[in-house]
Amino acid sequence: MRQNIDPESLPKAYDASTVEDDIYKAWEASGAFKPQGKGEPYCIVMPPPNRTGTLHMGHATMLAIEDLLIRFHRMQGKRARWIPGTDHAAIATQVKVEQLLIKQGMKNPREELGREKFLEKVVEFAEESAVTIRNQVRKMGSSCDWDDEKYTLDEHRNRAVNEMFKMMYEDGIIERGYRVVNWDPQFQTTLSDDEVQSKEVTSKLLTFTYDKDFPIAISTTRPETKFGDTAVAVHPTDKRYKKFVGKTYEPVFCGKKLSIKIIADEAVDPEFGTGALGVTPAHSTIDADMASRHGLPTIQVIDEHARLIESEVGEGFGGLTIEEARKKIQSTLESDGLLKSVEEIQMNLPVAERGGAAVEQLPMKQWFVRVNKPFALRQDTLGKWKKGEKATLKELMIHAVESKQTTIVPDRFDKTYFHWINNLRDWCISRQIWFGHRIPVWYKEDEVMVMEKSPGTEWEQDPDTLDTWFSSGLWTFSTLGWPDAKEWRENRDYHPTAVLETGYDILFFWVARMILMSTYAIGEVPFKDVYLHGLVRDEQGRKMSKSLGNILDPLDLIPKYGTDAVRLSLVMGTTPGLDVKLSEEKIQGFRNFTNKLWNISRFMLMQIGDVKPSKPKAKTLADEWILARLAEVSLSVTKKIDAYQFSAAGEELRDFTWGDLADWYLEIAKIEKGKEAILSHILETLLKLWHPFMPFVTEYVWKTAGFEGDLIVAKWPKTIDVEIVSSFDIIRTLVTDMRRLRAEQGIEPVKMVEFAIAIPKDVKKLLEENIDIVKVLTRSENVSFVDSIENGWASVVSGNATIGLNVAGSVDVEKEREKTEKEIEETKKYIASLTGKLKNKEFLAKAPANVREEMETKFGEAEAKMKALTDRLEKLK
RNA sequence: GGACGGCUAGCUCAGUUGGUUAGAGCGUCACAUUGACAUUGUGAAGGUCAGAGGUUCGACUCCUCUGCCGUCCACCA
Repeated sequence: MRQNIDPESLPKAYDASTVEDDIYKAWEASGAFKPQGKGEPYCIVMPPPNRTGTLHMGHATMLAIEDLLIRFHRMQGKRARWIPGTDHAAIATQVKVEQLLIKQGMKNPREELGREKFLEKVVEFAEESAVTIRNQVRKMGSSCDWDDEKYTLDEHRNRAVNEMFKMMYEDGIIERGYRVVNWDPQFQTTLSDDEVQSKEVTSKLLTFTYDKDFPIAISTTRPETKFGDTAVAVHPTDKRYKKFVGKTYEPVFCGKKLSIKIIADEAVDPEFGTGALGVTPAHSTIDADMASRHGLPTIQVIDEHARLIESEVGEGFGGLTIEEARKKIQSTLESDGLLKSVEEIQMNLPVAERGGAAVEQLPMKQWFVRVNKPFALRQDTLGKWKKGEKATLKELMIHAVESKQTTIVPDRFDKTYFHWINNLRDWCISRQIWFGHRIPVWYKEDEVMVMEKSPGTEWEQDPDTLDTWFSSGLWTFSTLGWPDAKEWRENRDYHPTAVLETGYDILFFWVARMILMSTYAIGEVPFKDVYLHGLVRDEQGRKMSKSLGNILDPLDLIPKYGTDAVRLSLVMGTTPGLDVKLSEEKIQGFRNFTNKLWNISRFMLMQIGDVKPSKPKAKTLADEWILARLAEVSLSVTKKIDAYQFSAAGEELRDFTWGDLADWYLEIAKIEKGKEAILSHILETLLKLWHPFMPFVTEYVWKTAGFEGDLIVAKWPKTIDVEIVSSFDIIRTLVTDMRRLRAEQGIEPVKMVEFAIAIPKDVKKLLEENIDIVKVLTRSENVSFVDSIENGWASVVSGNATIGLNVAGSVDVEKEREKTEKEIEETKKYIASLTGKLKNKEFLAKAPANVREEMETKFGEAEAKMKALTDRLEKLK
């Protein structure tokens, strides 16, 4: 679709806001976002943004990188498939809606509305969020296939969840059990270990005995739980308490008779407090572990509302809140003379990630995924286990990464991953919230059935839902049709997906669980690579948050600077796994670059006229140089993107575009004519190389120029290894020097034109005659280039000249002499260091040959330079 | 308590198997500018690569220790 626009009439500044939406629409309509052809599959499943509102900079980073990868691989002829989607985010969304409803005046929305009505509200909100998110993802230029969009809570994903639950239940790795779990009293639900965070608080550490007759004092910051103590534990080697171990006491603690066994356990630190620990199996996972080792009973004393249970505590304590109970116990102990000491200590209080309420540990009947239990594998797995052999989920998760079937970038996160897995406990997957996948389990008195639909009227479904990560764990293969046999077979070759690109903050939450689910269910890893990007922070390195008011919103920035600039600012100057500091200034810099590229293109189009078929032939040295550089850069950029070095790739491209092409070659092209084919070729290649980074401006120029088809599906440049014509770089030095000469010392360009024309043979002589002081370093006399120089710009004809010119004027002899002397000193030092090295026998013996050669070359250069400098100094005197 | 990361120019950061005068962008300063681009060009100044040891012919790069900043995990009841 040649647009036949006169390049001269194109606006001088690129205005992203007027073109991006149309370009996106055209791409989408053309079907370019769908996998095409028969190439190698390349699949990325988008980490689904939570349907809790809008996207932030983290999402923008994710989209920029994934789109870069997808476009890059699509242009290389692969069947690039990028599956978009959103996450219902269970608790997060429910909490959000609940808070909204409270803001609107409801006191207790769930009670007032009931399950069905409340869920309607949540679904409505989630739908609205999805619409917003889709638009934002589009705004970022994401080339994902919208017909392929998935939702973690849609009908198909629900089937996958149910199927997975059923399989795991049958294999005995999903189990219902009465165990100590994290309980959020505010939202009345269990939480996984990952949803619990810690907050540093000052707390009172009480040291006391249960009653007068009890022989051992214990310390605690949670006296209210002590009604549930069933043991006191000491370290096995602790001599102070050895005589008590094994005995059972029945002290009366604050009005309740306890039964306390004295046990010895390695987990006790004899140095802390009194060296004795009151064991509360119901309200501490550590104590619960200890209790199971010693066969101790569990007595729950705190209920789901974080109040003391009347029947299990001393008289007058029932129904008290934790705070109230704590105070009352302290005063009771004090008046009974049992309190030994009260100490203020710093400790970490577990709080809920959402809502921030203090998390209680309570024993409850919940569903768990057992990570340490061996089960018979359903298929050959990870090339290590055969079908029917036994393994644990932990073993699968470890082997996936250890065997490098999944590679984490950057690799230092391997360690973190292994550490996390090794300390992983069984995963509590049931949640007492309403929004999510309902647990597919039905009860009839003592009978339990796992199935999707009701087995009969007398059966009742488990009221709970599943942890949101249970469904997102299936994301790579549930989006590809699993468990539907036919659909899965059709999409099979997209799995394992190519790469999972996400923030390092959810390595555990999500990445590990995807590996768990995928290796378990289908025996292969979910993705070949994991690329972890850093978190986006403000310019001072702080987290972006509403309270700090330092949030940069992609939706504000895009209209202002253009999507391409925003994308570049998130990709450039970043390293995987390291946080990114972002400022508007940085984005502005890339907006400037977008404009530079626009003007480069505009200028090239003016030179070219109509775009030419891409068969460039170098006629001059400059042509050879720029084409060689272009080939070199193409190869290098390709390699770097393949190695996930996006920033380095972008920087190299920018340096080439700005530093080599715009500042040099295009200037030369103003003088040397007949470069249409080469310019056309360079523009075409350049647009392709930039396209994954800045899709909009490149596509816009592509169309404007009249290149065939759409850039989004154009073929990635061929990459070949080339040798650079280095003499051009030396000529660059020459020209730079001449320009400086002219600028600083007012020497007329006419003289330069004269000598330039006089080159090849007598260059040295002429220069010396026409300019006061000239030093010419010539390594080869075979010089034949430069036909004219205008206004300081050299035009170069041909040949493989290797000439270095160091030109100096003579306006201020004194100053020039000082400068030369200084330079001589520095060069002397340099030569000395090189000499030392070259005479060093050990260096000669041990250094590799290429290093030695390089040193010798440098030595030669340095000596020549030295000679030139001393010559110059001589003249200056 | 355990682990990980950062410390390189005024600022933001590169520096991929150790190779010898350490790079970029922004900022600063000087100069240029009828030119595709003032969203420009040329150049300059600016670094004991956090500190101390060690390995090596050679260390920003590898090892040990220390300091400061940050993150994660586990938590002592």
